[in-house]
Amino acid sequence: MASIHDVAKEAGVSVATVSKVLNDYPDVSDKTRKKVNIAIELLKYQPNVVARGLVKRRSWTVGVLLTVPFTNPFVSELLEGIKTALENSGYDLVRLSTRFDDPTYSFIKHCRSRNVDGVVVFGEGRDNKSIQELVTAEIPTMFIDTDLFGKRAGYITTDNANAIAMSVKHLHELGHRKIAYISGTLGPAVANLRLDGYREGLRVCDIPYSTVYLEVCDYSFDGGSKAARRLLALKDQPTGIVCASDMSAFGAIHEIEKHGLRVPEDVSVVGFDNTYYAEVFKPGLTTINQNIHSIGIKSIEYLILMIENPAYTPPVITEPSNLVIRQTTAPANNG
Amino acid sequence: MASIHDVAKEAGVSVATVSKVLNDYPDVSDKTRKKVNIAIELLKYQPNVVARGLVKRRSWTVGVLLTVPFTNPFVSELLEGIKTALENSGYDLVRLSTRFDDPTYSFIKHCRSRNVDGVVVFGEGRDNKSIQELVTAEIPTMFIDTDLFGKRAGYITTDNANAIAMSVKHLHELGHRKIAYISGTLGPAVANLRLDGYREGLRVCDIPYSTVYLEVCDYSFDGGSKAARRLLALKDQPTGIVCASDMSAFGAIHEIEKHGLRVPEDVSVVGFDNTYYAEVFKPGLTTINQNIHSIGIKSIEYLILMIENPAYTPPVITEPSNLVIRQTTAPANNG
DNA sequence: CTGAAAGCGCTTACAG
DNA sequence: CTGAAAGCGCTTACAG
Repeated sequence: MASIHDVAKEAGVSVATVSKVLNDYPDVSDKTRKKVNIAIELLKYQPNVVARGLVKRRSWTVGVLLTVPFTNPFVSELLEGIKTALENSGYDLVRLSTRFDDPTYSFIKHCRSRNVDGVVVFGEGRDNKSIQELVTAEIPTMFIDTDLFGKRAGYITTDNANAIAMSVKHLHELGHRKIAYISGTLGPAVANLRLDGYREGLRVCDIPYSTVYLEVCDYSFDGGSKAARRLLALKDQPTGIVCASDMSAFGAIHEIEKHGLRVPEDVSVVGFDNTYYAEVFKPGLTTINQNIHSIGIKSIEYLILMIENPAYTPPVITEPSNLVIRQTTAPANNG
Repeated sequence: MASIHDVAKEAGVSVATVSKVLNDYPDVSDKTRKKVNIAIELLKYQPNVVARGLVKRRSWTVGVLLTVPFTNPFVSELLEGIKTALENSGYDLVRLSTRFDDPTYSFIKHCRSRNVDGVVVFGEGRDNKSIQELVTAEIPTMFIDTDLFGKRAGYITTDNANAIAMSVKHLHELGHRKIAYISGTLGPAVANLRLDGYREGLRVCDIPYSTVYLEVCDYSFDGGSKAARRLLALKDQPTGIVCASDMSAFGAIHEIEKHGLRVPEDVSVVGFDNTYYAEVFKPGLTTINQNIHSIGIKSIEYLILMIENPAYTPPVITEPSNLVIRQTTAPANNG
């Protein structure tokens, strides 16, 4: 690999001059600039970002803290958005190999050691100590779905509450009055906000809230299936079920059909996420579409703004969502 | 951030000595070692990998060339394996933001500029020029599913041919004789090998090969669906269909049911991939399980071996697969 | 056993 | 407009 010294020698100038050409300094004569560029071309020279980073105390690298499995469809789409935003930014993505099981491991030290310019965090609870340190250390950070922010840390999430309220209203408009909710595990902001949305939706529709129609599971197919089983066992079965994920909705549908009922004729079901399969499988799942791709893109765009402008105020963003109506919701069967 | 100089000053020794402690050199007295370690502790010092990398011409970083969408389920699982293997290796993963649309872009230069120690490639055709350069440049590389290898480049893939042959034999054992194959787009090694496997399977089962029963699509739900429609339009409908992906199998099943036929009573269907949904959805899909996770792990393990031992001969690996029998295959309806 | 010095590949005041 | 020198945070012969 040719270094800046090789280029300097080839062009017959100093390395300082080569550096100036590389960095588009104006105080270089056209003649010299040309000589240098020819040498660069000739030697197929490419500046070493690592060396440059050492002196600039930058790395043109964005770290990602992601312990959630890559197989999680939300993660996949998020990464797709992140990738898109990164593509022409000059930054590369580094997945930090974290070791939270090792008590001596420090995520911040890791970031500093790698010189990452900023970090995107998804799927860590706000109780994760490393995460807290991140905001006090004032390393540029974008939190996705983790309700944390600070002087150098922004927060972006979906309008969870509003989304679920929309689903409830949709069922209400179809004549449903017995509307159940299969929540995800409560605790994380995302789950709590969605539950709020369920209650708010009912309130707006003048339907009393009852915990009888509230089930909690882990967002999975099996979880949704079991939750639906319990709901169907009620003497007063719900006619509509709102779910906190597409997977739990798929599980619920499976269970409903196992009980000899039909979706949507007997029971309507609404999902959450609008994953690929919601569209592809039949019947198409009525569900909330989160702009995950957009969340991924924005998290990077804002992160880069923060990185490149120390005075930039980190954003707190609630990304809108929308209800995609397909074939799993229909007018209520009986009043 | 404390630097090695701060530690040296704090401990009252030279930076050279601190460096020796850091790198476990034996020629340091216990007393000095202790002083240094205390200073490190005190200052919460963490060596800067980037600076170290500059002198060692290493980065403890593995680059990944991945232009296939993250939403591709194969990619997700692959990354999960890669992540697992990386977790305690001391290496971090860098996704290089490639720009193949830019004619001046060079993937190798990018790798060199970032100082990555090795790279994992998935989803690029062997005709990609950047890829070819990679093997001639002798940068440690593991190719996944791309049939390329060299002095410093290994290749790992699933036993594609054998896998499809297994599916054919499975159907044959169930009494099927009219066995169709819905292939993925031909050209890439993976698709070609699977087609070879179909023909080999038929041969072993003494069933004549006919292009009438061969359909080609793009691995998608829609593609599988359309391919199945054409097969069902034949006067001599197949009773068993082998597919090159789970998604095309799902599409085929959907089409079969739309024709008023039942799976598996009327037509048996076999998928390929054993994605999450193959297990979760009902009826469970009989399919080929690829050890994608294992492929991800091995690609990293071998890559690191290659990186850390210049004499290591890059491996060419065919990872075994296995048939997972669920509910979409059954004895043939009629002889 | 310890440390001064050179060097990895860059950038940036600063002097000329 | 150009270049010598110092420095980013490390490592590694080498001398003592």
